[in-house]
Amino acid sequence: MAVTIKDVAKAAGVDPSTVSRVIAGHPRISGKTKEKVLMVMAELEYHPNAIARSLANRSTRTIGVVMPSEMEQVFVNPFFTEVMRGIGVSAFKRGYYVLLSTWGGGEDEYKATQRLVDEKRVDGLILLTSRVGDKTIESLKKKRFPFVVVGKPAKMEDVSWVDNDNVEAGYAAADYLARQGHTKIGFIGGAFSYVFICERFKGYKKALDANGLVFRKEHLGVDELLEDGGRRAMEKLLQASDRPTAVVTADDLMAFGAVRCIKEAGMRVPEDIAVIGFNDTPLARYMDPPISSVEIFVFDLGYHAGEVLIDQLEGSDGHKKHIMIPTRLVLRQSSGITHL
Amino acid sequence: MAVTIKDVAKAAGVDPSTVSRVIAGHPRISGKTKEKVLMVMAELEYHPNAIARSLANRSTRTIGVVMPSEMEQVFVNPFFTEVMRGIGVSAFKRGYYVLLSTWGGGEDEYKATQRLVDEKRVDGLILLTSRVGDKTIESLKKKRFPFVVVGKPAKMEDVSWVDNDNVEAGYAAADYLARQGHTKIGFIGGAFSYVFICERFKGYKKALDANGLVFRKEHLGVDELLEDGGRRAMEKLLQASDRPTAVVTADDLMAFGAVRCIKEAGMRVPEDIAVIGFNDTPLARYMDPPISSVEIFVFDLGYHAGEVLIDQLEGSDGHKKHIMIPTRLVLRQSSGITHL
DNA sequence: CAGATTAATGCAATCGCTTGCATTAATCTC
DNA sequence: GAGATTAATGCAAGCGATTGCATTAATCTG
Repeated sequence: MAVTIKDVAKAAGVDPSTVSRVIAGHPRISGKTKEKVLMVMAELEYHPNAIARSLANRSTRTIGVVMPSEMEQVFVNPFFTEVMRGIGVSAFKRGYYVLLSTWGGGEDEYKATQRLVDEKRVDGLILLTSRVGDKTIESLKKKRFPFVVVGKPAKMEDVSWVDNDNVEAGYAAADYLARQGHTKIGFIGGAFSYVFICERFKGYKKALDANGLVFRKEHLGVDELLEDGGRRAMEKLLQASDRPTAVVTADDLMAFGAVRCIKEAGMRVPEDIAVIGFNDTPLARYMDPPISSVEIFVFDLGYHAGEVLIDQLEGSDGHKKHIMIPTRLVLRQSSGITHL
Repeated sequence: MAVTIKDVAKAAGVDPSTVSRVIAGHPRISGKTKEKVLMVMAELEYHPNAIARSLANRSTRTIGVVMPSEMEQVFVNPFFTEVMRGIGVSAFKRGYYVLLSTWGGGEDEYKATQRLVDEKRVDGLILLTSRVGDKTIESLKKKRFPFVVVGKPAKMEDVSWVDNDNVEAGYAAADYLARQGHTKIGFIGGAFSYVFICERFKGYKKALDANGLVFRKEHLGVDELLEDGGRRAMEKLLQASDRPTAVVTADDLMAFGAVRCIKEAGMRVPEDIAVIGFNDTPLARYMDPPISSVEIFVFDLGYHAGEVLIDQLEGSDGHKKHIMIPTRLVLRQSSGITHL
């Protein structure tokens, strides 16, 4: 049996409560006993039992993350690792742990989350996969359970979230193309039920405005957020009466598809049509031509989500925080000649 | 305050212990009370407090995974996500959770692991980053704490592990090249302190033997497990008196570097030198030419690690299990024409 | 120096659940 | 139908910490 607080107390000739106070750094403890207790603790290699502490404290110092058991394509590989790493680092810095729960089989994400909350396994949650009209969010709000959403949810006002500055990013991409002289710039994206798609599109449109260009419906392609979707969407744009000379695609995979489509149509990237993707997937730099892309800082997304949540857990201030992580346009050949 | 077992007991007119037994599915409970208690539980939306249970049970139903805060390159992105997903799914299936702990700052992996164990936060551990002469493993063994290693550790007999069949994989790659008619096959890999490098090399050598070829030291290149390392190693091989016409590289990144080097030297892949990589990185298919690679099933690695650990936690049988996950050679252009 | 503060520690209840043992009620057995 | 089994439940003591309150010892104060 492992050594408990009682063993330490006995060995040090004090009461367990005294040991507990020493651990907690309680002020009213004499230097002498404190030293003695610390000695004994070290000697016996005592480590407080986290479970017992949690029970007494009503706090687990653990934050929960729910991960889908089947990875959808949207929830792409490197993304997950990097957010987790970000969350992990911020949690570690503040002395927290991360509990990962999976769902699948008969259980959905909502239930998996509830379980974590109802069983009191975690002090707070970070949500990675929020969608429009998410009932998980509604339920957590009702229970007044602390949580932070990565990726701005649809109803956002009274919820803490951390997100990329997607509007700004969409703006930057389209604006760059406009400044290169393009006047017909298309946009290719996934379903507008994804908040990030809406926002990237919004930024794109804003950039058109700012550059005195008009948005044309035939220059908008919506399809699956995959390579094939990008190809199909591009096919559609090519059939436009006045086809664009540049496109912003809301995802790198779609950009790859678009490039393939353009090449198959006998045209060249960027000479005939310039392309800018999104997320700066590792693949982007290796494509032919290398794809320009908006880099998003996924690690920071996770890191700040952790920070915000823990602040919320520890601080008293109840109002919700919103954090925007800036993005960075990485220029490669697909968007045309760059002149540094 | 949340509803506790006492509330349920009171509402159902029984003792808390009875409620507890109902939950545990204890046999000696009359059908009537059982039903009654279950009703009340549902009505009050009672969920047993996991922490309190853990304390009473001495079991957290949680398995720990320690993740480095700075990703080294070896510990590549998609790998992590996939193992975690595998671990998550097996844990979920058996009603377990996964606790993720990070280290960094002043703390090393060893300490982070100890903390998890000493504080009794987890019932068992899965180790992802074992190295030769790992003191974490030694310590866990001494404490008789249940754990499973992903990737065969150096001292392997009395430890449970799950690993790719790296010998077989190295064999398959080299054997394929030999059967294509190559007689001078090189090997490029990272430091031999990585067990998986040793094994892939061992398999490679076995294949040479089996095909009546001799291994030549100048055909072995050891360097950093990165693209640059691959390039440098390849440069060295090109200077060999009798340079190879094919190489097996123990990692895709190195393969990329090798290909680049070959092209820069004015030769073609696979016509002048055929290349096979390892891990089937998503990038591999997009390279020019697309790289043949040995696919490893990372999800399964994680999944089986979880299974083995949980078996160990629940079963009585104390002996260690070893599981080999088969690999698959994915042929693309870099290894020469394939004739299906 | 007696009474009042204050500092340092111990006592015991509590967190929510589990479980061995005791108790009572129900069912056998001859 | 009385004593022996057995089934169903309650009692109370943990699990390993924390913490409000009580207590004792030490230090002030005038």
